[in-house]
Amino acid sequence: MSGTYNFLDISMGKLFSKTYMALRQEILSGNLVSGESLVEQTLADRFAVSRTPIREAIRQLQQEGLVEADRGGGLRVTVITIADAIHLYDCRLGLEQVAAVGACENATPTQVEDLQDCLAQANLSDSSGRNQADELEDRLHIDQSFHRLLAESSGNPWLADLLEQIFSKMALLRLTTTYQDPDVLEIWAEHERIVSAIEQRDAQAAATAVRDHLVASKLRVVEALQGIKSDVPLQNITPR
Amino acid sequence: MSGTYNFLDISMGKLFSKTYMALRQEILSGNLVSGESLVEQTLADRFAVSRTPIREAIRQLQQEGLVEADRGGGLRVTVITIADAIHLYDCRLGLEQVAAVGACENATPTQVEDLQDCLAQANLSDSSGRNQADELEDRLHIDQSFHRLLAESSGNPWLADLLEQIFSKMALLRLTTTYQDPDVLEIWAEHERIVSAIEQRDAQAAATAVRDHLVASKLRVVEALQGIKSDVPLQNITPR
DNA sequence: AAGAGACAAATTGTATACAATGGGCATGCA
DNA sequence: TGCATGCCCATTGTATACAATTTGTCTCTT
Repeated sequence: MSGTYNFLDISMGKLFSKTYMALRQEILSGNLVSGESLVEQTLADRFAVSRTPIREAIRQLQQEGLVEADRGGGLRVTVITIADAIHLYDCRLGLEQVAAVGACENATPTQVEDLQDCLAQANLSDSSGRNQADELEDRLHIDQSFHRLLAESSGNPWLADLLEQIFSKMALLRLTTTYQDPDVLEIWAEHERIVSAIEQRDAQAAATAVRDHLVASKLRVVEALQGIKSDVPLQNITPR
Repeated sequence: MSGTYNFLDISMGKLFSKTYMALRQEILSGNLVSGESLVEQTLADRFAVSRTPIREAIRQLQQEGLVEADRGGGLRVTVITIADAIHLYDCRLGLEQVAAVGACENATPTQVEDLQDCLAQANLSDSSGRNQADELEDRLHIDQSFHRLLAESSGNPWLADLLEQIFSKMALLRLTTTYQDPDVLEIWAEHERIVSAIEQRDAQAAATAVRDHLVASKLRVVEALQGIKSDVPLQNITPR
């Protein structure tokens, strides 16, 4: 580096922070495949920084669960299994019900609007007849936004934080499998039920709606995954 | 360091890992007070290592939530407020119900025994008429063990991980406040209800028992805290 | 006396050099 | 030929030097 700045150096943040975000993006976008081993010097060369910020970024990602220790001291992109998917859904089940209850109590009008916008966007993305892969990508993104908004609406920052950790791992899962998301219409209907309950500030209904949604969602995903192959680590299914 | 090993250097782990544990212990034991600012070089001197492992340990603790950014790039031991305590209890409420249900399905006989041992230990520590502060310390420890065991019994590693994060922050809260834990007998009765439900593999009852316990527990803590002072960051209450 | 500006000290961020560890490969022996 | 052993290289862990940033204070000006 020595004085001359990286061409990507737009924001004035610290290098390790930008490296962290860049690395995270590479993992979550699939550029770094699940199971791929991470070598500090290689990454340092790629991002044109020294190993120091790389190390800090990797440690962060490790604690976040996107990077895990390989046997032998090495590190690799986390590999998510079907069992993990089930476990993560169970965690979501617990936390998002709390989020829904919290949202009924604490969601601001703006946040309720944002949730409604999410629903509208979902309906919109349906009609636009583009590339099917793009559409899928869009839907996944909207779904994530919805659940993120729900978490934030609870007004409980720790809750949002914990859910964020779960979401990022679930995003990894989607990358390694690219299973079809069946019954998209059902998903939206379920989302609408949730928003509706929050609008009416009916905590009981909201919690139930979230529970139903996630139970159904978990079932759909597990079925889709077992349709691929059952009881086997996912990295063995789609190596690339 | 230069060859001469630290007196505490029993395990052969990496320095940053030991530094992490040592630092964590210092925070959780109250040696490093909540709100205290952390200076890398100072800590490096204290542990007789360079800044490098200190930095990694601190980052780990930061992500864990025991250390937070001060305004101005500095770092300090996290300050927990009453609002945080409530939020953390809500998170526990969601997660531990899931844990209870999971425990009913997956707890091994050994784990059930361990839970029962916890109850027994609790009754035991009551009769031993030692220093009151020591007794309190013991009870807190047993309580933590109980909930940790419950989390592990679920067989869901992510769940246990998320709960562990919450527990460490709650431990911080206890340090800064040292509120009385009222109605200890009630707590044990509630714990017994939980274990009993798990023994009988009654998921519904277990979830309810956990919910009741945590709702009551939250109420007790909040009342105890508001008895001290309400709606004010806790560091302003008991500076030391 | 109050405020702005600049200098100094403290602290964090980054790079790099060096040490230690572990795994793979080649070689030698049975 | 198969296995064991030892060396070498790849990689991570630690220390330290240096750069950048921030904070606090001192002074100078109005």
